[in-house]
Amino acid sequence: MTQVRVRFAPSPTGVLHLGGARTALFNWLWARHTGGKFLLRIEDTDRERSTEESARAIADELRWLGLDWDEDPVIQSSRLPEHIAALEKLIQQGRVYKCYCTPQEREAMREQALAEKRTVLYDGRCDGKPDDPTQPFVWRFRMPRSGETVFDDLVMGRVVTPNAEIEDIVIARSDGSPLYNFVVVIDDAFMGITHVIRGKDHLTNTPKQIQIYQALGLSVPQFGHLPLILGLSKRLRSAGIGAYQEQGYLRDAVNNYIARLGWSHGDKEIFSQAELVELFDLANVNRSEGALNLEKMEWINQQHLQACTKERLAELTQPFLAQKGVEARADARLAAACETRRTKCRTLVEMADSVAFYFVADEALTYEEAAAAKHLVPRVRELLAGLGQALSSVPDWSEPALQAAVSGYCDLAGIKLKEIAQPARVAFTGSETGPGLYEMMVVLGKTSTVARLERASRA
RNA sequence: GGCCCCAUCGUCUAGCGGUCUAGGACAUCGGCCUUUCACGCCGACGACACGGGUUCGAGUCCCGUUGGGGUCGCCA
Repeated sequence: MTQVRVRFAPSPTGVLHLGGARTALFNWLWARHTGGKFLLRIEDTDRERSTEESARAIADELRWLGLDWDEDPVIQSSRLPEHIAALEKLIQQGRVYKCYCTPQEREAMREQALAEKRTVLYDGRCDGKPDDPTQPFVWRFRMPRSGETVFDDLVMGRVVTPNAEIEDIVIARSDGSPLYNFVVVIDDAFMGITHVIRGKDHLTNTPKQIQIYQALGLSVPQFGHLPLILGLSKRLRSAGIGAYQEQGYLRDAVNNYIARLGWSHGDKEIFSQAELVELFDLANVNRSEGALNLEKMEWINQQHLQACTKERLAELTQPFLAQKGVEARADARLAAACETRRTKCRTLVEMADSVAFYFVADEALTYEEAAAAKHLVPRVRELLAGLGQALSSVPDWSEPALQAAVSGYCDLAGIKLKEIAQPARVAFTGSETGPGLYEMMVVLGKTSTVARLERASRA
């Protein structure tokens, strides 16, 4: 069997949204799984809407997802000479004809078809008309009038379309510029694409394209049409992958989630990128469309967060801290800080929020009003002062030693741990929630621990 | 409206004729753990859209109905 060659072919008219990312991912996975090539083609033949900025943004987002391509991207607009040559071949073969119909004529055809409850199709009235050099025209590709076009879709199964339902499509505008359904065929053939994996919105284009492949004498690739993602609100629909990155999602989590939407491997939910490559198979892609569930995506992100080493966690969290204006290096201390919060966070934004308290100056820590009012009451403040003193003489600043020191202090003061645990937490974090007491003190260090207790005692 | 595709818990899904009184995950609701919040663990709730066939036997195959989606551009 020849090597698999697949492509992702976005039009550079915006950012890479979730649906496009999933199409790219499935192509990439199929290439990596089979040892094939994953290629990129920028479909910028719509000059009105395409921008280089968008092409760059999409490339950046693909890179962030780890979906690397194997050859230089093909810029579709640069292939115009080849497209024109192919058109000329079809002209010579007599496979295309000039259509002089006006928009009004086409609209009238459409309305009549609707009124008669027929398929809206161009009726071929210009086929065979004599040339009229005074009128503008478009080139139409003549489809077979009978028979059917059949292909076995890798995802949808056998798709049969009666040829009478396939319209004679316009393949070149009146200015001579070629159109999508035509150039996509030429370029896929040129790039040696073996499997066209794309959104299901292209399903009805496929028989048209197959007819063009055949007319041009090109070998027809295999097709796989992915069900679309439902339930995307307008906001979600326009959100690019960059938005998920900013919200603190991990690249592997995003890939895991969108892969799992429409594809599965038994009951397995969490996949690393490597596992995805190993286990992905087009045969296990669902035919039915799925809806987005952000809560599950957060959960998956959390699972991936759990799987990170603490050093990696520190690296990932550091930029999010910087964005909050918290100065912290991705060093062992940040790693230790993240470790105390890892099970609590679903995103890196949450992680940054929840470890920030470690890195503010002791005197600059702000207390949540309700927490301070509830816990930093006069009697408790005395206890905190005493605890601070007791801890200042702990020689071995480790969790077991701290645990012993705290419970020793509780015995001495005749109180239960419960009575002082929450107040101490408020003293350390400014809030009622936070890491375990002893692990937190270890990361905070003796100086800050004592200073924060002392400060809380006089708050 | 024509054509095409799809149809299992609220959501993502397992299921590829008998092992299904339908399994897992998210969410929800209980409980355990516990110095907080979580994590983890245990449990509850909850689905084969409907109607006909085929078959000894159907969530699994066929047909119809209903519902959802796509498409019908001198966009891609």
